[in-house]
Amino acid sequence: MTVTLKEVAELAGVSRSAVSRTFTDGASVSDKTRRKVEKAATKLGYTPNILARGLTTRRTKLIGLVSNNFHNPIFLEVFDQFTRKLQGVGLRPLLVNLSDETDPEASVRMLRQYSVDGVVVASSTLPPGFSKAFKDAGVPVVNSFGRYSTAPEFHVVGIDNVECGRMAALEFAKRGYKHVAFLGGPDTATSTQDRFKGFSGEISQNPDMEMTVSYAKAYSFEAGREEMQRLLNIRPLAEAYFCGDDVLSIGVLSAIEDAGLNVPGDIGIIGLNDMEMAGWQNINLTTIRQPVQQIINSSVELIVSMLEDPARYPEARLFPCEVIERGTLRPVS
Amino acid sequence: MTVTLKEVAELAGVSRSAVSRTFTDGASVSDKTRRKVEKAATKLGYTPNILARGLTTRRTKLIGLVSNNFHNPIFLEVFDQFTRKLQGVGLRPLLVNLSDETDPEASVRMLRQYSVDGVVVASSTLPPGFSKAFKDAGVPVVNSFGRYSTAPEFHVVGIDNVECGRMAALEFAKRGYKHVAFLGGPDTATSTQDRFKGFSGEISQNPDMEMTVSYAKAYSFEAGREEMQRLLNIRPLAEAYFCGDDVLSIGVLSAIEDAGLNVPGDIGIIGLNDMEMAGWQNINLTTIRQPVQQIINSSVELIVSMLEDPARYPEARLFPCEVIERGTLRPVS
DNA sequence: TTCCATTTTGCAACCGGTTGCAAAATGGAA
DNA sequence: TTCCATTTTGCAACCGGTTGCAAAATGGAA
Repeated sequence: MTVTLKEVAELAGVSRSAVSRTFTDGASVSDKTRRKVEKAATKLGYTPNILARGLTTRRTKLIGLVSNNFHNPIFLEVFDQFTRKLQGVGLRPLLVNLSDETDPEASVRMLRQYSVDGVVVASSTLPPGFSKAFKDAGVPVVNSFGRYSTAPEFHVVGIDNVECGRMAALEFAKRGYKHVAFLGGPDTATSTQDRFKGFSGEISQNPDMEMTVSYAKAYSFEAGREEMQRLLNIRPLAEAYFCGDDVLSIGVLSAIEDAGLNVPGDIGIIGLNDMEMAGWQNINLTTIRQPVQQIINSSVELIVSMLEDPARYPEARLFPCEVIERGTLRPVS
Repeated sequence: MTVTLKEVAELAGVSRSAVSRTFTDGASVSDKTRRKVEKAATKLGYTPNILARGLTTRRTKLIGLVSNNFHNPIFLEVFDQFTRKLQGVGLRPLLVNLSDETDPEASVRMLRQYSVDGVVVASSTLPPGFSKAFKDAGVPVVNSFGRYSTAPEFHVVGIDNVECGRMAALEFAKRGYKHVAFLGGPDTATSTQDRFKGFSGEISQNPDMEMTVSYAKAYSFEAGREEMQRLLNIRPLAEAYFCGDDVLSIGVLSAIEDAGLNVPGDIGIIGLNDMEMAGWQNINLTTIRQPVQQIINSSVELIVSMLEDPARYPEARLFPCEVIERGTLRPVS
């Protein structure tokens, strides 16, 4: 069925080594035998078995792409970018959906069984111990969208969530909002915690501003809507809400709309991510843009460099965010 | 670094075969040696290398998950379900993003290099020749969300798009719409063609109904919005539109809203898919539900059965759709 | 033509597993 | 205890590749 090295060697009248060598870069083969081999190979439709090769080279070109965010639309963009970039450098993503199992050990074991060359953990909600487990197992790992640390134990690529919180606060101050609110994602997520830290820190600098705080159960439409519905029953209402992320913001917007209130007239909203939907004209969400593409480019770059140097010193790479002004905050006065 | 069979055998004081046998189901090992092996294995943290095993067993448990729909939110649900179900039966998805390369041969070659056990082609827009290429290469393939055929050359699991078109038409008739429109996805997609066939066929049965037809450039928000903006400049307007899918419908809704018209008061809309967003309260789209979960369950079931019997006779599995009534069509009078 | 440095080649062992087969071990029955 | 059918075990070959090493081939220079 599937044609092997041996058959090509026989047809070309050379040794198996010769065939192997014409298919490995930089190996020593004369033009003459290379031509013979190539001719035989194309005739038989031969293509080397990467997994068999991997047995001796210890390179499978397989990268574990691990995530638990299969419900947030931004992750479709993330998967799109990751698969493209990885394919672009000849790597293949083995997708792992962590929504079911929470045991990091099981994933580590599984991915080692497949001798992946490296792992990308793409999540802002997984505990840091998760990426650590790969590192401890000797598997190159980069944690994308993870928490920044000044002494990272493994590679982290993402944004400075503390700074993002600060940006939201400054944006509110600039527009003269006095009573503002932090409406975070789940308070167990490090991203939520960091954003809160930056936000509250900045607000507390401002003696004439006050802040209320609450958390939605997830980074999701339903959770945002639910939490906002609850908040709408409590007076006084805040003038502006910094929401956990865009999809949560959209849930919040829908609750506000149902309550007959107007955005940005009655209430201001700022999200985070700038996913595609945020720009849809019927949503038109003012938000803080997370540079997904740069984060992913950089993550792939890092994982590639770790293939060459697995002991590469862990690094935290942070990308700046920017406010994308659309229609859910009142103008700067 | 990574511990192998041999080391376990040495520690346990048995042959390599014995170790291998304790890790393969149904192999003949006495309880005594099994215990010895297991003890040694856990002590060393041994776990068999699936890829090395695959060399002789010809089973890698790798499944190519091939798609080109990385921009339609419904596919996040699709990827979520597929990865879960595959993991559930011990298979691992190797994700292939076809957005860049269009050459089926390249993908076939690549996936054969990784000796995948099978391939799921998840797309309603890829040409049928694509799945065929895998079949011809001897790789078990199922085409999910593909076009139904009475004489399928490979396994197809999906919906009857002709019937869906008919359902939309009947729904319009039931609600007394007279001038209706088909606003399809790209007219090169077989799904679009089939839906048109069913829709127009049913409308033509109804002498007092008339129909206009147009196509958006893609199954996307922007394409739907753009096409609707164009249509809004042409009089007379249709009373109700059957849109290519949900995300396209949302674009259409946003164009209508911008034009100051009301849904369902001025214009009725019905979509297709029933993706999560369709149920969001600020969208509340009446749509035809495609049973994604059943389609995926069935696809995984089929691929599993093909692993046992690769020559399994090709089958087309169709799942019924149903209208989900929300707020974008006027009530039945 | 001879010599020698350099390039190319094939052999054989290896990567980490599985498996058919023959030999060894086991465990009742007589 | 002996015998024999059944179960368990290890050897050795294999899956489809790569690679170090020594031998063979090549190709100038003298």
